Amino acid sequence: MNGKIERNLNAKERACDFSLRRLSRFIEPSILLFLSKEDCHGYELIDRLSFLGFHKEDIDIGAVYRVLRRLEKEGFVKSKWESRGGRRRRMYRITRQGRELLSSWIERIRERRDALNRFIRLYEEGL
Amino acid sequence: MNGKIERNLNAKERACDFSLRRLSRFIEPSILLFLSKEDCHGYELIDRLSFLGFHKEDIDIGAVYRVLRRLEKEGFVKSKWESRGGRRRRMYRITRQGRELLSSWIERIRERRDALNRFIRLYEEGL
DNA sequence: TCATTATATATGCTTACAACATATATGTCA
DNA sequence: TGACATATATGTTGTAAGCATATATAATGA
Repeated sequence: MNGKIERNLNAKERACDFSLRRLSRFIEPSILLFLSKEDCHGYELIDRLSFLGFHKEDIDIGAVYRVLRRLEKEGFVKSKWESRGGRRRRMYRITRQGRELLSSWIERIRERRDALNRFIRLYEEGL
Repeated sequence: MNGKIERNLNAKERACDFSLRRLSRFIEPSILLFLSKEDCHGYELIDRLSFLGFHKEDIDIGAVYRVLRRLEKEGFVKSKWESRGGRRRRMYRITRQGRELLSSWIERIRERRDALNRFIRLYEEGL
């Protein structure tokens, strides 16, 4: 209809192409992981990313919010506005599909970790 | 002078931004790793990528050659044409700077592997 | 001998998105 | 009252991922 090609995919199709695509996508599984433990708002998530070795100065704050909006559009999380002492913030909750997406991320992440270990081993062999 | 901004960086500046950039960059360290073991030409490298868990069908052949050309332009590898039974191929050799680049890649890859392990552990805690 | 496949090295094109900057609004504290 | 922290976004732009295509020779084999 309009020039833009429709690119929304469901969780299974989209999965989590860790293998050959950009790693900034890592904030996506991170967000899903934290949300799988408890509801959170964006700013809090940014803080928690440091648990995974991200340095706060390095985090693209904007990207976190953008990923959150996208995940919501795709149905992997949902949000509602909350007022806490006059300050409004958007609380996110993971959906069932979100948990499924997380679990396929985990598979990929294990594969990836194994690949990195192979890489390191191969390197050390040569020393 | 011309509109294009000069963006060539040396090994240290550029390092290997595994942390927040695209993973397709993984073919770069892979190439460096293989070349650190022995001289190789592009087509052979493509074969060897499968040792690291890449499926041959998934590899963007063109990307491999492009990375090789870029690495040479940046001084991390050098090449010369070789004729083997009439067939010409470009043999690549890693440079000292290339080995340095590889070793900083290794650092990043270890960090990354550790981050993935933390991620997996965090996930498993919640089960 | 002609077609096909494997070897071998590239370049062209399009579009998504990483990286960066900027906008906005309120609460807190000195 | 000015700065800083909290909180959530959007705008912009260059780059490169992902795909297709080009090219040339050697080997295979029907």
